[in-house]
Amino acid sequence: MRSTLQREIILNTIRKMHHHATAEEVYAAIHQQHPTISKATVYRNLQRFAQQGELVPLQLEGDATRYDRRLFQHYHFVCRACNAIYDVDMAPLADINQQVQEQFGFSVDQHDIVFKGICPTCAKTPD
Amino acid sequence: MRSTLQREIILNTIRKMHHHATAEEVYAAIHQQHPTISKATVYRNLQRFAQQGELVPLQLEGDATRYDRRLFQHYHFVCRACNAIYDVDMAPLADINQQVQEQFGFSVDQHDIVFKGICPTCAKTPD
DNA sequence: GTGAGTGCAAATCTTTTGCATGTTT
DNA sequence: AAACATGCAAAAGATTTGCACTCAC
Repeated sequence: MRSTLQREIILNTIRKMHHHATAEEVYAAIHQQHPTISKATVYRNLQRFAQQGELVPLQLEGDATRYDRRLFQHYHFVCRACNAIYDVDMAPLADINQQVQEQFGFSVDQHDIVFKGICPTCAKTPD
Repeated sequence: MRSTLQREIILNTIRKMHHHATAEEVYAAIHQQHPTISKATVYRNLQRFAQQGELVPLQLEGDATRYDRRLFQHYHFVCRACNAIYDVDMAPLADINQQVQEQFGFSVDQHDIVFKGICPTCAKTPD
């Protein structure tokens, strides 16, 4: 992958942002400092980084694709009330890939888990 | 929820289709027999059914929302090669909601797991 | 009769693409 | 020079919305 100024800026920007930023959010953040960088370039490169394993794409319901910059295995929690996305840093379930592989014959290399419920903040706030 | 002819047709159609149909697929299937039923009605009602718990929405990467008519808890496997979606009917992990709840303080009522890898069909076929 | 549901078309949102131009190697 | 990357604007795909009309209750 060639090194371009745009790529550097995109990666730097995403590293400064919250986890799980959308392409649109990354573009907006970049656009302030670098108004000539196009949206297409941001979209193209985020996808590219995901392919290279430098970002992990995260698709949740009714929402644009998000890019996670925490590369180690972890899970997510989505609050049904406020839609916030939290990281769930529990110990990864080490054996379930293997288990599915043996039981169903798929060659499994990964799994994602999304928990849903109500986050502490929303639990406290009577809507 | 009022009972309308359109709703009946939509539910009947989705019951005859493969699991994980998209709104577009449901619409196409309906449209042949009932060309007056509009796409908006299909979209609106699929969402509605999902809210009512009669269908489960399933959002996977780079793909339209799918609606799952298998209501009991189960997981999914997505093939990286052909993008096919398989059901994974392993025993649900009964205790991880509780575990996350205790460890992180979220009120968890559900979790989804998506496995990724290569399906048996693609494994056999040298691309 | 009233409010919920529908059909249609237009609007919105997110993402992708064609193409001419500019940059990296 | 060759291959790849960018910017722009247009296109595409999925979904939502406004509104007048219709139907279920």
